[in-house]
Amino acid sequence: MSHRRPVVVHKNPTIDEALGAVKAAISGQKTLIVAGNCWVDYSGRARSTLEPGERILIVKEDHSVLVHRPKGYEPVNWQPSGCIFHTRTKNGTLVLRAIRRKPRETMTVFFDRIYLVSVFNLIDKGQFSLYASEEDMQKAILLQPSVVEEGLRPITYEKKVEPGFIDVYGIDKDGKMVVIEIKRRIAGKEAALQLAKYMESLKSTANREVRGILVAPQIAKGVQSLLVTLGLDFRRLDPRKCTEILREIETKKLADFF
Amino acid sequence: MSHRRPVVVHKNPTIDEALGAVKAAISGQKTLIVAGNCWVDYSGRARSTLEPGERILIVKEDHSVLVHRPKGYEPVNWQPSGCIFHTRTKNGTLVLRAIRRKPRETMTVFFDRIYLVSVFNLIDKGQFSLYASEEDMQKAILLQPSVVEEGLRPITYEKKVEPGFIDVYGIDKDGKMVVIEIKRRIAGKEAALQLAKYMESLKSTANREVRGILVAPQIAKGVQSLLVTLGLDFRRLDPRKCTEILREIETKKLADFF
DNA sequence: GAGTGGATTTCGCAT
DNA sequence: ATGCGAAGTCCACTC
Repeated sequence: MSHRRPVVVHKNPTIDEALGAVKAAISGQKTLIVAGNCWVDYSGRARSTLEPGERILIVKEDHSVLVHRPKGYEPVNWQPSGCIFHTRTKNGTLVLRAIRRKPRETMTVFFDRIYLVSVFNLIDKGQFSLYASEEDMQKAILLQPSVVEEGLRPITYEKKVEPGFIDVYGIDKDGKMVVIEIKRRIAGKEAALQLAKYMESLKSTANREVRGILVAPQIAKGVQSLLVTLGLDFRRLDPRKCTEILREIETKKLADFF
Repeated sequence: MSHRRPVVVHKNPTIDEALGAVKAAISGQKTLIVAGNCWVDYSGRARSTLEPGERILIVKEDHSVLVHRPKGYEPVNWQPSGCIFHTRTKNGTLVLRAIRRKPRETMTVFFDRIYLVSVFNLIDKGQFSLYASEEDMQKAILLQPSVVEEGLRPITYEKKVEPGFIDVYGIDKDGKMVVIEIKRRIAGKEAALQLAKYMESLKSTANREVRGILVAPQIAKGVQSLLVTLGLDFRRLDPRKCTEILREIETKKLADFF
């Protein structure tokens, strides 16, 4: 039985050697890493140039491309998945052009010195799970409305009104209409203004009083007075608390099932 | 004279070999790439888990970290620059923990198989230049206001009013006050609403009539009617056209100088 | 240190 | 295909 070869490495290859490896990696849908001295042009929605320097180029199997400088979390140049590639050598430089359609964008990388070309055949079926998103907060509020206030009864969520979508919409313990705007981070003035818009829209449509509640882990400095002006309530809620609630409910469900 | 060594490669290293290289790379502020089978936990503003699979880990010299799956433009897990690292082996796995302060966030990567460790000493002084940003559009309008309309005279830019900052503020050929909102992409309803806010704010402050002009390459589908409702003008302007204008002006400046 | 807005944002979901 | 809003958004800039 043949052994799987998850990696091929070319150290300090010639430009032609590198070209062969790059072409093979791209056509074979492998993950490619090239390290060396390069410069980059990009043209599409905007335009950019990057002067020569030593960087890491990554081409993934879905044909997304990244150029990473030795500093910074973000790539300096990139293309999203689905690119079409043209690779060639010219005057002793390796030229890699990644073209995206829709929108039409072109990124061209020129390497004149290459320290390393590695090609990987990576198998990755592992699942990624993220907790404490705004969606988790919404779920927690719908399943356990008392985290917002006692007596709250949600009616719908993602309700469409003119300016957009209301996160949660319901009735409070006194039968008043309630609009809830959820933020998973510190809520700024824009959150308050957005909520006010929804309230006005509902008020004019339903023609009766509406309460607005901003639910977030915190509100920004000047927003307290804005809330008062707009007649909005604020309810502090930690997104991580929401994942706990969801987990508890899930556990209870399982317990009830058995 | 000793030759510079921009790259060190360990192919299919033992876990202990890998640990040594990783520690050396991190403490020496090098760029590190590790390819292998790993799983990842993250906890901080949110929380996430990533099940085992084959991925690429990158630690940069500024101590930012990226975990890249074989697909997708974005890293599945990451930490921004300035992290503090703890690396060790446990039960035959390499454990790398990257901790960020402010906000406190922890990402932990576990490798049980490692195909490649490479360490790079990259030198990158090249400058990156981006053209056709919103800032370029603003500059072009300020330097050549006729791209918006004949007779426009800009007074200030980034003018502070209550709801935020007005991109450009000036006087039109009839002496009317003009507020300009710039978008480098298709302008949606939010751009129109924002502009309307600025207009209202100025109107109430200055106590005279104000025109609002939305400048963008295009407006979204339903926004035309919203513009009419709010009494706003729209002026089509391509960001790339703006970089051309800036280039022309720059050229003319040079010509005038000599 | 916090707030505000832009980004070649990307991505996903709903229309 | 288009529109709309979230994101562990990050980042730069201002106050």
